[in-house]
Amino acid sequence: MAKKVNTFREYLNDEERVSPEERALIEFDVELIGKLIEAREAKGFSQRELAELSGIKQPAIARIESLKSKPQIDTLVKVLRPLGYKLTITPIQERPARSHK
Amino acid sequence: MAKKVNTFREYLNDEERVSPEERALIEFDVELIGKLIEAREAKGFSQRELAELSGIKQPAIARIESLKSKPQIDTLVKVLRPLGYKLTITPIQERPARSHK
DNA sequence: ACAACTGATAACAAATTAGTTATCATAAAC
DNA sequence: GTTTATGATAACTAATTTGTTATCAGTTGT
Repeated sequence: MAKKVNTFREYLNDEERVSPEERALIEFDVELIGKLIEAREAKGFSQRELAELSGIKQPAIARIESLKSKPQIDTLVKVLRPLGYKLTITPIQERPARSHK
Repeated sequence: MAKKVNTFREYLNDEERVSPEERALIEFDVELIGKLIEAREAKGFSQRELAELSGIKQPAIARIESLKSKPQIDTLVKVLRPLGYKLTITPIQERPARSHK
């Protein structure tokens, strides 16, 4: 019988449901899109206002923010621009090996 | 009669052909994808090798590197991972007002 | 109660991307 | 010269995203 999961986090950490590679991608998405949402709210923009400013329609923004679509980079760039942000390629910082006591 | 252009740069700076917004997007693409290409070559990977490592097919990588497609973010992330890079949202730094002498 | 605004979503068409397979011209290695 | 490897590309299918329009339930303010 399948394990019962109650939270998204539990679901994400269930290896039988989500492979490690998949989880890494999902976690990355959550972090990246989370930043987008925070930036929009920090500016006090509604999705409709951001749609006006970016040229990307409100339903598309809603789909992106709810992780229902994986946007194309130029779409993401257009949405980020009125928020004062851009996309950058940066090195993957190694997770510092936790020193055990 | 249409101006003759000889270089990509001339084309890009011709306001009658490329609007400022469009130019900004293109310049961004060139910079971003340029970094991807540099990273791949720095690792000494061929497109075929990177395809193996990333799970993205070689023709797709070629289309991305030649700016013939605007990849989806998860595609770009998958390609960047074996190169040791990731996508990040960063603030747009203001172009420092050039002090005139 | 009502109006106004919010994010989410349905439904469909149009556009775009990636997968797939094969091939090409070029350059390098032998 | 003949392999061998390279990036680019053609042609087609399948999958996905976005545009478009309309609407929904929930919240906030009056």
